[in-house]
Amino acid sequence: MLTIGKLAQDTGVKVPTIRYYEQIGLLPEPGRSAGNQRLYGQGQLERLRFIRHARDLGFPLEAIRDLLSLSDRPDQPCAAADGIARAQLDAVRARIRRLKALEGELERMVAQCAHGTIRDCRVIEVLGDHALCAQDHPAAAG
Amino acid sequence: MLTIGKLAQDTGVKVPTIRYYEQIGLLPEPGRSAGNQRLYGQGQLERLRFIRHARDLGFPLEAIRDLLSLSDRPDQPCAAADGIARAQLDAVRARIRRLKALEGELERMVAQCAHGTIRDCRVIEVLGDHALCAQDHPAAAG
DNA sequence: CCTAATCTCTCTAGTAACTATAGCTTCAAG
DNA sequence: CTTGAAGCTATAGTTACTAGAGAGATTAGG
Ligand SMILES: [Zn+2]
Ligand SMILES: [Zn+2]
Ligand SMILES: [Zn+2]
Ligand SMILES: [Zn+2]
Repeated sequence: MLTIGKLAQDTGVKVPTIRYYEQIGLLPEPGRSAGNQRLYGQGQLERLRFIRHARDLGFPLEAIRDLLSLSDRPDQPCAAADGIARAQLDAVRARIRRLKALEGELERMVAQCAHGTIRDCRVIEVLGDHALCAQDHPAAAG
Repeated sequence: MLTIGKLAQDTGVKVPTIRYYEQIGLLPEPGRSAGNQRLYGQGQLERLRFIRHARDLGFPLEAIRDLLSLSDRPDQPCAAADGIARAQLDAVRARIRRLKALEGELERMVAQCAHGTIRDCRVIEVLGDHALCAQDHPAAAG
């Protein structure tokens, strides 16, 4: 059995984050010691490793919640799990596309600045007027 | 003079967002009509367009706050503004690098799944064990 | 056995950048 | 004059944590 601190060490997830995951129901409530401290077993360790790895790959917690409940039903077809992964892949690709457009505009801005005064700064100028941009770069999360 | 609704239309920034920007001091408090409704002039319109465009390019509000106060001092050298833009460019590039690593892992996961049951699903398997990943993909924001 | 250092406990609040809701007042059109 | 849209304030919710306060538990050394 592991204390919360050991579990944190073994998984790389910080102690308050573990408690937070418990609070939102992503980790089940563990047993407690005589002195009311949380004690975790191997199953919890693996579950938390799964969460950690999925987070590292950018899955939102709600998607992870779904993946975990799927992985509790090993006989079911895996189409739903694959769908979640593909959705995540699409989201990642969309973010890359958007960020590349931003990268291009920022490069142009920085490159065109003559390093004089603010009055003539291309950075300030472009920020004030999207017509000076080479591409459209819609808002969207990023 | 523009009402808040017109200003929202003209800039593409939603009404509650404009009030939020005022609340955090990014937009100065505008004048009011007899009936206590906000009224904006041309200067405010341009300022909000600047904010909107910088947001679209991914600048955080704190950076925008600095850029705005720089742009109020046109005689100053623009090095600080350029520095903020370069920092934003670096941040964007870092996010792209990270997302590309994720994209690669997600592609592999999805491609290797045989579409059987959860028990044999490569997606679930890889999520449970980072050793099955081809690269390291550290946590970090993004 | 006692004490000091380290963990752990609960609870609250704060982060970024908004978005949504509730309940009210004001304005413009017919 | 009435109705519907737009505006007002204030509060709370979003995502995924992180930080802090103040109290109790555990462990290592003496
Ligand atoms: Zn410049
Ligand atoms: Zn632009
Ligand atoms: Zn599968
Ligand atoms: Zn991995």
